[in-house]
Amino acid sequence: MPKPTFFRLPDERRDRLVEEAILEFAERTYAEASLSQIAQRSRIPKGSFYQYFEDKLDLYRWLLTDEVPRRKRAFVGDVGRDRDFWTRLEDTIERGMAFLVEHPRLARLSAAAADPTAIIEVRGLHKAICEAGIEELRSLLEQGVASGAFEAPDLDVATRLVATIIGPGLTDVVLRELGAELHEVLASDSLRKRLGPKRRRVLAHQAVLFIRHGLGG
Amino acid sequence: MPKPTFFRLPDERRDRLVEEAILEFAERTYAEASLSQIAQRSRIPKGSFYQYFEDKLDLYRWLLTDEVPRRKRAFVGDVGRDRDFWTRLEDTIERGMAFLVEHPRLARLSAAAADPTAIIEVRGLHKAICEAGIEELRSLLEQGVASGAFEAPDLDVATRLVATIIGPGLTDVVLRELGAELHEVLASDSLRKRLGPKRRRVLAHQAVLFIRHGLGG
DNA sequence: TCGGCATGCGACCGACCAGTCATATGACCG
DNA sequence: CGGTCATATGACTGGTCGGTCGCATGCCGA
Repeated sequence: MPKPTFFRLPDERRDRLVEEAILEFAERTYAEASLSQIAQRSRIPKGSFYQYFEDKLDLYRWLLTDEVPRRKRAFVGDVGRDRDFWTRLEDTIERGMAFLVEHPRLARLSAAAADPTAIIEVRGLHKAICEAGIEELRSLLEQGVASGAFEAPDLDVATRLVATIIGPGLTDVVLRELGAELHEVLASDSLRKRLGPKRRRVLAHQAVLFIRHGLGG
Repeated sequence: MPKPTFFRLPDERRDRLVEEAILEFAERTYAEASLSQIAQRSRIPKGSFYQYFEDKLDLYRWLLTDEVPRRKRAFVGDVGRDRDFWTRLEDTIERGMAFLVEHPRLARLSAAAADPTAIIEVRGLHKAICEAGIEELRSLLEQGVASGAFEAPDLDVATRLVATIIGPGLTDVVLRELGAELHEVLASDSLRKRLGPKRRRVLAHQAVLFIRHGLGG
């Protein structure tokens, strides 16, 4: 958690630091990311940085568990609880793609929880985030079963397979759709024009069809 | 590519270096991995290492494009071409799980191509390996379509979704099945006892059912 | 006006890294 | 024997890193 001083900072200064940190951690792995770079680019002396955060991990953890999820929720909004299960799944997927296209760097950080690393604290952090995501998806799927949308002999296995489809799988598909590398996308602020709402709906629908009926549908 | 000197090395010395390199690159990201560690653990002076390889990347590339695939092919063997498409897919998946269980470190290196990194040369290498894998899977799926096993409106999208299922998705499922973290698995030489051929067949079958019929099957 | 406290700051520290280089070794040849 | 060539070796270089420390600054209430 950031130190109290951080929250007392002038907005402009704090924002500069946060944006540069998001940029750095989106473009590089935790291990590759450099505090010195973040400090330099946000024009905040390293000594000052340590007035705001305990250390590199403290900043990274705050971004992954607080700042990024907050912004993601704000963007994605609530997927209506009143709808049919398959529609909700499709909405979830469409919103996920929208987030990726409109806020690529936040989306990348959001996905960073799947990154491998030898640093044990980071691994623990990543694992906790992954498990939370799995749990959320699992509860959605449980409601799907309850509503009779489908049956699953092993909901754990099903959850994990669906999770990889709507996570890395769809990211892969979207990047191919955009005809761009992840790092090109990260450098761009918005790819609205190249993957608008209509096309996203089509892709989301295809994905749901695949999850629902597989290849043989 | 390794320098000629490398191939003239006494087997024992060469093997020691290769094994320690595989261990290091399996447990750590390319950026995290340390040549100094590899050298120290394989009791080969750093100066000598540079007689065998151009640099760190040269070693990593050789492992990922030559040594590991060679060992993987040797282990996995050929999946019979004469069989039914769905059977071949199931075999492919079962062999993949077997490889993961019997040679966790090689399997991890094999999957490292999906790791993100800011190092441009490594990104190029990883991308090339990923594309080759996608291409291979795509040609399998093409045969599936040709044989009438299924239809796919967009084979590119289908290929990528199937790839993430049988890649990260199944790894995830297997780890859960083993009740272990990836790093615990890497430390173990063989998990034969905890995920034998019979159980692997069951899981592979489930996975194929999911790919074939989705959740709604 | 003064003193104290939160904050700003950048030079600095020790650790580690990838990669180099000068020197040493020893097998083979004339 | 002397000479050459492939190879072995580890101290060393230059650089980056995360993190610290001691001093400077400026706002506060008294």
